[in-house]
Amino acid sequence: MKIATWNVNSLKVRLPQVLAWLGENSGIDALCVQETKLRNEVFPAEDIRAAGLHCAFNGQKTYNGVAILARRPLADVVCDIPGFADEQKRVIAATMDGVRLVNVYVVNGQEVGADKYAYKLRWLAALRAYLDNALAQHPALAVLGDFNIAPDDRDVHDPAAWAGKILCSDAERDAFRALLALGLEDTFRRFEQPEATFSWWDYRQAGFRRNLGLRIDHILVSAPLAVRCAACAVDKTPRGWERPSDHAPVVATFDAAPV
DNA sequence: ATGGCTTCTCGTAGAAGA
Repeated sequence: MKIATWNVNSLKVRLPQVLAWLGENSGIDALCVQETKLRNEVFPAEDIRAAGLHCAFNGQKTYNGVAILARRPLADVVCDIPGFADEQKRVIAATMDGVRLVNVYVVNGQEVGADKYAYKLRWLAALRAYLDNALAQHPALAVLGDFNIAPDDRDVHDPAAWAGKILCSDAERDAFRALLALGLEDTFRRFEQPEATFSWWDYRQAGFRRNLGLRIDHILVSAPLAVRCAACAVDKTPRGWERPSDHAPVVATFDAAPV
């Protein structure tokens, strides 16, 4: 089984790339996308179904928005963080093949100390409580998405320049570690990885060509899935395509479930 | 560098992203 996450920065613009990528990567069973920026009424569900995929989506106009595209049916779809008052559409969860998929688009935060930064930390605390409960209900649980946090300095092209800045501040990294402390593992760090592997590059300054990036898109899994995890890697290919998203997809591979 | 680039909007400039 393979699962993936990709911040597409507008599904309206990127749908052809998403379908092309899934066509070229037929082994991927479920893809979580973020920043769809589409109201549910205009979500391209028919185009996705025409490509032989199932989908579940939770969106709004202009900002945010998340969706799951899957080879097989999605069950028990839950939108948002139940009990947490939030207008912004940042979470959708569903079960495929017995695996609970939680797709998250974590708040960016804009700048350390800003109102949006306080919202980010409050939002992460609510996510932690939600995942604590979800882990109790679903032994095989994966949290995939754009976390907008570079967990440590290995995940930053220029740690000195980013020290203490948004996406890298201590409070954000503490919040990320608090998610892991629930019993989740960062699949990427289970394996040897090339140095300077990132999942996002700024559109400006030829960031991708110069590999000026951050690793902020993650796939975290519960212990029963972690022991089955065989690989995790960033696929930089679509970032090099014409008119790309600023993020690249991340893919985690799992051995079949033991019987 | 308060920059750069890309996306969105009852657009044509400003906000937001990261």
